[in-house]
Amino acid sequence: MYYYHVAPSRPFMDTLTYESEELIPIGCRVEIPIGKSKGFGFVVEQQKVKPVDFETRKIIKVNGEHSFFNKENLNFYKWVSEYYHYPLGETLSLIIPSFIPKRKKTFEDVEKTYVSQDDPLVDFTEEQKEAERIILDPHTQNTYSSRNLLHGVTGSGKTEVYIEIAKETIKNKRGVIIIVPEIALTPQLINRISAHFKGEISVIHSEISRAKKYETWIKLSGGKSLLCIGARSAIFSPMPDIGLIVVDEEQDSSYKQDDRLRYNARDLALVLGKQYDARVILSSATPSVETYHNAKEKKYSYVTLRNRVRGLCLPKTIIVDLKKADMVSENFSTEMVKNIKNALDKKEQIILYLNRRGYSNTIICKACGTRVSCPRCSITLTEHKNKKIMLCHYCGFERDIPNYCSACKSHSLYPVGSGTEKIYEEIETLFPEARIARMDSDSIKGKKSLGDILKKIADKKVDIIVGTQLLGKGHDFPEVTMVGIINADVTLHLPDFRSAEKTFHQVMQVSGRAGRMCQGLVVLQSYIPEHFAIQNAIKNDYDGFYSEELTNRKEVLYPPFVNLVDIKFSSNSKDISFKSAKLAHEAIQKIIKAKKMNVITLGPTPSPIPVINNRYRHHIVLKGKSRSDLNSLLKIFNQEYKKHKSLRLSIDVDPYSFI
DNA sequence: AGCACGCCGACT
DNA sequence: GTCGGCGTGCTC
Repeated sequence: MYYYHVAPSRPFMDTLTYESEELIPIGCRVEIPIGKSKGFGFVVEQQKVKPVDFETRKIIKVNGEHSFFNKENLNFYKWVSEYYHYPLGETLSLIIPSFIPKRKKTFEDVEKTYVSQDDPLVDFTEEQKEAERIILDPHTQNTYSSRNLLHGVTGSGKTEVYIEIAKETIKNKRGVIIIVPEIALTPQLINRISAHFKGEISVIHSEISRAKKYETWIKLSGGKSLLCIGARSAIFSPMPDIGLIVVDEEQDSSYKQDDRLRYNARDLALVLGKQYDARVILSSATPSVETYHNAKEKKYSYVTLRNRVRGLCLPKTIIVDLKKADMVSENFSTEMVKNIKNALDKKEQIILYLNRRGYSNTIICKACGTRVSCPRCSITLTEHKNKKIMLCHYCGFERDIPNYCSACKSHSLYPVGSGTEKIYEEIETLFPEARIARMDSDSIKGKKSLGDILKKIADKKVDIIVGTQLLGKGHDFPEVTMVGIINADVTLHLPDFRSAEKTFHQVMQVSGRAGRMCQGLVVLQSYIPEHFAIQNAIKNDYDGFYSEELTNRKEVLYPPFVNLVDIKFSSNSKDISFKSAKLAHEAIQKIIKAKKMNVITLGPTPSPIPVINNRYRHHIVLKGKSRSDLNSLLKIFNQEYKKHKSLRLSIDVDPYSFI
């Protein structure tokens, strides 16, 4: 008889021990009895001796014929589970494909990834050669693994540099993982990369079909594919050996998963690199404050590409102060309109950027001041005029657009806070002859539509592109010469310590879209153009922004000077949510005192949006210099804290959103 | 997460 | 008396 530690897909931190006459490898999915019911779990350890403290029950059956991970992979998954305080069994069932095809399939005939014989010759600049040399040189590297920040402006050829290093890695028969912020960016990366490689190139992200995901996973774990490309979840790729991990646009917040297992794939890349003694390349045109700080502290080697490959130059910028500007319409200044007209006359393409979806933020009654809000959340409803609805961006609640005020019955309702739909409407009125396309998450629902819009733009069937931050993410618009930033302040007022950084990144990124030609122009509208995030972005001064932001972070104690944890509580009873948070806070204080930990607590306070989907929300923020203190604090807390049945508790380590 | 156990109020 | 409310604790 064999005994197995199984991590069940249930919310408990410990594994359970079962018996079986079969020999089952680690990483197999098994069906098990749990209490009165049945469940699934993964085999994580084998044991020969019969446990003495309890009777073991029999494993019902092994699910499928393949193991999903080996011991080495498991070590990483265990680390993830412990660091993010998410149960191992649940962690595994989120990471690993849950669908197992009935039909048996062998993967013996699969061709292993290798560097293509007819590999195109890459014409490297001196700068790119130097970057490659630094990253590959063992003497410039840290002891256990090599961590690199590859910092280079858009168009400086970062991708070519890491493709070369990927080729080196694959020649040495070691695995490569490349992650990008958006699923939509994987096809273009595959296009660029596939000329260099033959054999299996694996793709992992949430839109891959379940059968395909299973197939990919088994190929990767069998060592049949050495190259894995994808979104954040590709970091869990079960390769037997890993030699290189690339995180493209490392500053992007979509590397952070914001529910259940709240991991950050950028941070995990560094952990994984250390475990496998693999190279890690964090690539960015505008690195995050944390990453840049680590590079400055010599924790990563800093590799920079200052010049654009095709000798392109930076755009000229015109700033419009909305406090005193002449306006042609609600959102367009005279200056903005003049320059749009100019570009249109020259038959050039224009991007108009505003980081807000929908038509308006909400509708307000001019008679009594009542705003249209969500009945389930403490937030206003966003007007989506095209779909003729008011929509809650948090719980999805929908209603019709009202024609009178629910409070005072007045008919004087006005939209406030413009979104991309409103910009579209205004620009249509101002330039009725122009061909306009909208590009935001509402207009590109469905797999094909993004490609369709991009093709239209490439074929010059569009003059003006109106869009949100999607525009800034990696897509090339070679014909665009002018970028209009309608309101740079949208992200600046969010209750978030990263709001200045987000604004800086966005202005830098979207401005970069105008820089493809030498006559590039950016017109930026703002109510606070003197703000350092905006000033440094238009001056293209990364260091200027970084040093000022770092001073602010130090003053108010935020990363990189402390590590954060956000503990989120929610319940359909306001009382239970608050009291639970208060009790939890007391328990945490007690642990901090007893263990003499260097941890500060803030709260409990209502969350920035106090009610979502009829659930009341509170949170506690922890700040600590030592990661291990925070980690052991949370471990003790998790074991001791008895939560109320109706309470939902979520621990967010290194949070990006406090909502 | 389920599911059972058990301790208290209220009701044919 | 006993039915059922839900708070508590366990699952190999």
